[in-house]
Amino acid sequence: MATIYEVSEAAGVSLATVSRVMNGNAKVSDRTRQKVLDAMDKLGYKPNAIAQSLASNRTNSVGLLVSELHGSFFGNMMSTVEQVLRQAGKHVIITAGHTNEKREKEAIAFLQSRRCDALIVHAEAVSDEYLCQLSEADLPVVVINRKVEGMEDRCFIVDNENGGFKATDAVARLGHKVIGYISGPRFKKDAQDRLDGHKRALQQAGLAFADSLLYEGDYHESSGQAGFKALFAQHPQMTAVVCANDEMASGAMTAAREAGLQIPQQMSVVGFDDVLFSRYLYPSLTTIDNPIRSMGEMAARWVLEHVYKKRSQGELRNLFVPQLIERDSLAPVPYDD
Amino acid sequence: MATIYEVSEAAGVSLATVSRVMNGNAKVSDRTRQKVLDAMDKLGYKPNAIAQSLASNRTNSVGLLVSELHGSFFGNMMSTVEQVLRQAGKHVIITAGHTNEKREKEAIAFLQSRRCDALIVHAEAVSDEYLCQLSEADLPVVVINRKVEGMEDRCFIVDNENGGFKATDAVARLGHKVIGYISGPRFKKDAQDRLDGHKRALQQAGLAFADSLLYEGDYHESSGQAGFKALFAQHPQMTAVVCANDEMASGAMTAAREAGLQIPQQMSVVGFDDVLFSRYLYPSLTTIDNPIRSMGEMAARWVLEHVYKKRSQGELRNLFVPQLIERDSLAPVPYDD
DNA sequence: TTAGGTTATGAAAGCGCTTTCATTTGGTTT
DNA sequence: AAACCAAATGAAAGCGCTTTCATAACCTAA
Repeated sequence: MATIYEVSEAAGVSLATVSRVMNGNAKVSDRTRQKVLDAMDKLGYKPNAIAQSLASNRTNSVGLLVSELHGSFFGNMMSTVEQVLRQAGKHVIITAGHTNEKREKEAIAFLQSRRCDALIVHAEAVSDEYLCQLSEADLPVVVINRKVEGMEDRCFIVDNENGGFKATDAVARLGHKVIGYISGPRFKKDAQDRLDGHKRALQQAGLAFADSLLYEGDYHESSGQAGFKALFAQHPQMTAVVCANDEMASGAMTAAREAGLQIPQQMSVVGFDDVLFSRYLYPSLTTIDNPIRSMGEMAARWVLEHVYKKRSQGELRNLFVPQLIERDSLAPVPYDD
Repeated sequence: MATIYEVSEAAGVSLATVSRVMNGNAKVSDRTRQKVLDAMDKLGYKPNAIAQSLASNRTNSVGLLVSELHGSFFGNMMSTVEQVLRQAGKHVIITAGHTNEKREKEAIAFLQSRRCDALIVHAEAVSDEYLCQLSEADLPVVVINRKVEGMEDRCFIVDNENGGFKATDAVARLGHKVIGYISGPRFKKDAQDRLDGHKRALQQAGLAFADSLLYEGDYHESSGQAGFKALFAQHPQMTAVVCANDEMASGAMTAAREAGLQIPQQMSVVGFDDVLFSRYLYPSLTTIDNPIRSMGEMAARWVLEHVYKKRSQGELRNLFVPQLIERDSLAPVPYDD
């Protein structure tokens, strides 16, 4: 593979000049430029990005930490971030943290060692302090889907409380009185926030919150199933169940059907996240959208503006308000006989 | 950020020695090693991977080209490849080609410029020749889900014909006689192969293939819906429909339901790929698994063995035979009245 | 023509490592 | 104690670029 030396020789100019035509950041006469360009493609020259990075202390790549490489949430996130950055000629290096402190730290260390110009992280296991320190060091860090004290302007989050409210509110408006709730793991902030929203909606509807109508799931389908069974066993008069994500909603739907209930006529179900398959469910799932694409876009744009000094159009927003996606899994409360 | 110079000074040894303890590829006395390690963590030293790569001409990272960053097919693929490689201490740099020749080439150029040690590609748009040339150059290339003449040993593929056969065979065994087929785009090799398998299964079952029972879709849900409508309009006696992927199967199910048909009692449906949501569908979809994880694993292991000379256990397989995943969308043909 | 000011170009010093080769150190053997 | 050999260490030359600083080339105005 040809190097800059060979190009400079073939073109009869110095290294510096070749470098200049590559980077276009300094004046080069048209004749010289042409000689260099000719030499380049005669030799099939491709700059060595590694060497460029070493010399310039710029890699033009930003690190992206996600929890998993699969799943529609992360798929959308990666997809959006990559799209925005590549349009600006920047590249993305993706790593997975698997919601595990050690692996998240390793992944970040890797990105650091690759000298990324910035980091976009969806970290669930490392502490706020760790993220703060990181961003106080040389390396700009932005955070998706998590609010970290002290770096609020670099956090892009969804208003989970509001989403939780909207989900339950939609159900309450249809007249439901006995509403089950299957939450995510309580130690997760988003699960807690969604639950808070649920409680606020209940209150507004004049309904009391009851512990026995709450089941703590783990965001996986099976716990939706288990949750529904548990709740329905205790409250056979329950007519609706609100789930803190779509996977659990799917599980709840399965369990409801197994209990011989018609959805939505006898049992209304709401999810959260609007993952891809929620519209494939039968009946298609009414849910709360999770504006992950918008968050990804903002994170990427923050990096472009602050790290690469490229101005983009439109304001940067940090907080996203999720919307209710109305589909077919909700119905008015059945008349009591 | 501390450099190797500072470490060497703090430890009172030469650069070379520090380098040796980092790489563990040469003997260093225990006392010296300890001094170096102490110095390293006193300074919080992290090696600069860029500089290492430049000097050693090894990046310890392999490039992965996928068509999209979202979707369960690619999610599983990325996930598996990353897992296998990271266990060996190698890293993955992921890029997206968007099934577009220009972008696939750009993505590959990027990976080349980052000096990846090898490439794992799922390329749909570039030509066989291009891939061949690439792999004949300095850079080892392996291919997933595509057979490229001249580099068969580096291609990891699924037997689509066999899968297509199994799907239709499962339906035919249940006594169905009028079987619709919604294919993928004919210009795609995999779509063609699946269709060939379908035809073979028909033939084996003593059924004639009819053009009017074939609808060419585009692998998206909407074309499954459109396809079903078109086929059913022409063949109201149709009792089963085989779809070349799960998305289209989902569309077909929706259309069938809209036509007032019960699935599977009045209409059997089969998909292909076993994407995540196929088990969330109602009824859950009988389908053909697409062993993408196995292919990803093999591709990664090929790289480990041939590029990094790490022997792994078990044979490398190039061809994967997909299996029928039996769920609830198939039923015996209803009795004629 | 010449001084003064631009603009284009080149020389060379890094960037932070790896790796080769030479040298030193230390342990054995006689 | 001398001679030898293996093991441990260091010096220094890259790896392929960028970037600073100095110089050369060219223009313009006087």
